[in-house]
Amino acid sequence: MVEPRYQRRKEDRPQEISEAAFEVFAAKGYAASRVDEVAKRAGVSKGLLYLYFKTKEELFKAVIKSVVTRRVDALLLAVEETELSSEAFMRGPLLDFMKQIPRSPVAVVVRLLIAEGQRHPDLVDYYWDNVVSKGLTVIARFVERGVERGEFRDTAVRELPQLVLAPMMLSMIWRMLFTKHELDTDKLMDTHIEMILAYIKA
Amino acid sequence: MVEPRYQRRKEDRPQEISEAAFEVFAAKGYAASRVDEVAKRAGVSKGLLYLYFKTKEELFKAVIKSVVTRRVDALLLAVEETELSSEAFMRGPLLDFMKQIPRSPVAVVVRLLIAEGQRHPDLVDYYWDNVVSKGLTVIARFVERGVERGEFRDTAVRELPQLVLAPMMLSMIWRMLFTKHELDTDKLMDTHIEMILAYIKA
DNA sequence: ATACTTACTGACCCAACGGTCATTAAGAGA
DNA sequence: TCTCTTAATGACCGTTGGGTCAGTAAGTAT
Repeated sequence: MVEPRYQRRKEDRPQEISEAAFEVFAAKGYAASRVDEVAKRAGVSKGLLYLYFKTKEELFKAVIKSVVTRRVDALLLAVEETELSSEAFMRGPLLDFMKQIPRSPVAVVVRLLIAEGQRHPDLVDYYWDNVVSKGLTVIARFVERGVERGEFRDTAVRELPQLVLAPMMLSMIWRMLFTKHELDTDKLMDTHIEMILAYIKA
Repeated sequence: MVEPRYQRRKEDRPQEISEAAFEVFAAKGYAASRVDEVAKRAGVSKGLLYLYFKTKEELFKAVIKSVVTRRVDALLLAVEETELSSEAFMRGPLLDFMKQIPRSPVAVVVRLLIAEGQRHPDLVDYYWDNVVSKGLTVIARFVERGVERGEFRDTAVRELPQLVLAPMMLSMIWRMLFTKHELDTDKLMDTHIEMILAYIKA
């Protein structure tokens, strides 16, 4: 009985290669990653990789997009469908969301974008359209609804949803760089939400 | 009269090369920057560059350090020497500082660190020791002083100075990535300081 | 003037890497 | 079982770019 040298698995290859690429890019950044290494980690020859992805750059873009696309719309739905009060929603689902993101692959994507964004403006656009813009809109709409319901005062937070997310960004950066100096990012965000609520509550 | 082909300026070269390198690294990131281009921009041959810097990596480190070292201690002094009330200091010098940083070369350094930090842990350590750690200590001490004077309540902000700086971080990232979608970062920080003060004022 | 030191140049080296393609063999269909 | 399609391989190629070093000439000392 002869072990076959490889199997043909046309369906699974792109996904497998993309996942391997994510790991390598995450560890080394785009420029320092080697296509050979991606192929090796995917258990595939370099030639095959180039059968599914035209260039290294296209592979990079595909990776970013696949990570982003998978996990965006959960929160967006939650806001629209929740029956919680605005305050309870902020303390609950929104806060949880903010705590999760810095630990998720999204953080890696953000790092890659910061590093390579200047050279891949179309990627930044994509990320803007599919993540940032959506997220900000949702938060803005959520705050507006609070105002309409008389739960919140009409403050600058209404037009600056970034205020809500700022400590999430800081936590992401912190975890990327200063792992050895630990920071209680959960408490950071707890306190921040507390502070915002105290500021905007009617 | 013969124009000399070059001048010997042993004293100035390292500085000039380092400045050129900063520009190139800022524009392209470390990996995508070419030593030849740095040399060209510094008006110098590649060989000379290698006379002053052993490797590209050493050049990178020297650049980061020179940018950082130059502009750190101003704020630190200001806190110790100010005669303003804690609230006035936050609304004044501290707020100004936070508004300036995202527009300064420090922002570039942060981007380079985020991009390359994993591969240069000693650089991250250096940045931690000389910038982040100092900055946080100063803010923490400042808040503590406010508490001691009875101007501030004793809140979590005391042990989480990151709370104060979070919107500054977000503004830095924003300016790096989303230049085309403008954000009023000054207003962002104004509002944030407003919010913190409302939260911690006695 | 002359001899000497050394800052500076730029042609060169070679390993590494992105990308190609002739060849192989897995697996489906008849 | 034979044929045919095409997924997959891996040796190979051209270029790029970090790093070197023999040679040159700017400046200095005598």
